[in-house]
Amino acid sequence: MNEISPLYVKVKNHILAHIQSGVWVPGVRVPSENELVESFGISRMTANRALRELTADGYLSRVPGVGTFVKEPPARSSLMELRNIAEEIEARGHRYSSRVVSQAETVASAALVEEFEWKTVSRLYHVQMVHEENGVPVQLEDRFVNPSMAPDFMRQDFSLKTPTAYLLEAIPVDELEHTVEAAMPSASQKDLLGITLGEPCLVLHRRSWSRGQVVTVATLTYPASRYALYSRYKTSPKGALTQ
Amino acid sequence: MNEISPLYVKVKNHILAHIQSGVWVPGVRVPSENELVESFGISRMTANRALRELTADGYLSRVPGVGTFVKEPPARSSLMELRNIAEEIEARGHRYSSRVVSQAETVASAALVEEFEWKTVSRLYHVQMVHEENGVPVQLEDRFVNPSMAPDFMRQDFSLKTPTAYLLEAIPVDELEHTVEAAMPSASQKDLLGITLGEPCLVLHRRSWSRGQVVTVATLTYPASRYALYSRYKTSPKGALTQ
DNA sequence: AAGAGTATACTGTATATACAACCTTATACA
DNA sequence: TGTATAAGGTTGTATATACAGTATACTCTT
Repeated sequence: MNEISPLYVKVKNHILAHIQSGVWVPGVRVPSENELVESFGISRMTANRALRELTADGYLSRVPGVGTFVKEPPARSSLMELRNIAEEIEARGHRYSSRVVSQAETVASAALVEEFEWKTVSRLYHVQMVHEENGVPVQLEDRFVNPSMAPDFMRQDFSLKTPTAYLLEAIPVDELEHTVEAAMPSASQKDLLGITLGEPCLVLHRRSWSRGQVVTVATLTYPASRYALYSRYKTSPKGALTQ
Repeated sequence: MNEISPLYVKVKNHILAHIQSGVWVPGVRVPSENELVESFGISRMTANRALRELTADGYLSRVPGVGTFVKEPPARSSLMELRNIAEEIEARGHRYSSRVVSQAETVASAALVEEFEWKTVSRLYHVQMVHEENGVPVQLEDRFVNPSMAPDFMRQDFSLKTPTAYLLEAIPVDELEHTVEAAMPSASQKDLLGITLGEPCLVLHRRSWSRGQVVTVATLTYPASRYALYSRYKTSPKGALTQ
């Protein structure tokens, strides 16, 4: 909700907010270009750009001569949904515990500025913690958070509620990016996870967006011997069978 | 190159053709909006739309005051989709090659019978091959196929068409299962991929179903240094924006 | 009552124009 | 020589206008 954002972005956010809050459900007709022209006091080309880009992003579908409508979201399962590891472990009937290694405000490095897609940037919230299943470390979480998107992030106690759980509640995520690679852990990662020297790790790098802005960048490191990522889903119909 | 396609689409196709044919390599500057205006005899807004959409699709990157440039394609593969690695590599403007290590009919082991969910079983088709990008091995494919689902599988020449491409054409897949883990390669895997001793690998295990029957079980091994799996998508709507 | 024609609303595309912000380069000046 | 300024090219945004194509609703005619 930046004051200096372009007009077409304001229109996009206005429509997105109605969709994400559930006010406009799938199938509902959204304002036509001319109606947006009147209500926002903009030109038709600006309204057209907003609707056209939301259509390209899959939020809307347009029919010439009829109107623009909220699109039905397809059954989407993912290799990796945004799930809370604490619930995941407890769903297996195991004991979840965690240890916060560090929680501080930091200065963004050049690489992080790049990842956060910022022009001018200063601070970032940073949390590093270890998640354990039955007392054994299974995930090392290294997370940076955009302060302007989650101003209260640093006041949380992450031994009670994981950063994922907090962010899921606080901010509606509308886009996700995942990169998965294999890597040998660094010395400090090896120590924090309590693994032996030659053991490889699965590294899941995740970025999430809300309303076009990067909310958080997380690097999740799993010891290969203790974790694998799993997904199963139907391609054609609805029901997603992610487990 | 349809005659009746809109102007901005023609401009997009013109630029895409230069990128995909390798005439314009990553980093090269593409024509500015004003240059496109002159060479195509169009208005600047039309040129702007073409360049803006190609940028949104990840093909270009733009710098105000400087110009528009061909973007470096990331060496990563989609997690969600069933994609043909040959097309994937060629889409990056690189050279695809492959080597079939073995192609034979085998007797199913107990573990494979389990994976194929069979009660009574005898034979399986088996293919092992190496996929290369610019002559460097990037994926080791180890695939078993249900003969009753793809009876002509063994008569294919997989140096011409990958097993994935053949199966995609021959059989409609309606369910997918993925498991991703990190592992150290075996000695033979290490040799086939041409990697050094301590290098970990990303192992993607995939099963696909058609009409309730397992079609194929594939184990895809990627050297950690040469490949990462990637996915990006909107959470509420739309098909995956994977590239 | 049925069909044809018309009016209207909506999207899709294209142009011309304008201004702002940004970057590079050349020029003038101290 | 170093610095400030100006000029020009580049992208980003916004407007006003125009015309074409499509779907729906209405009216008139038969």
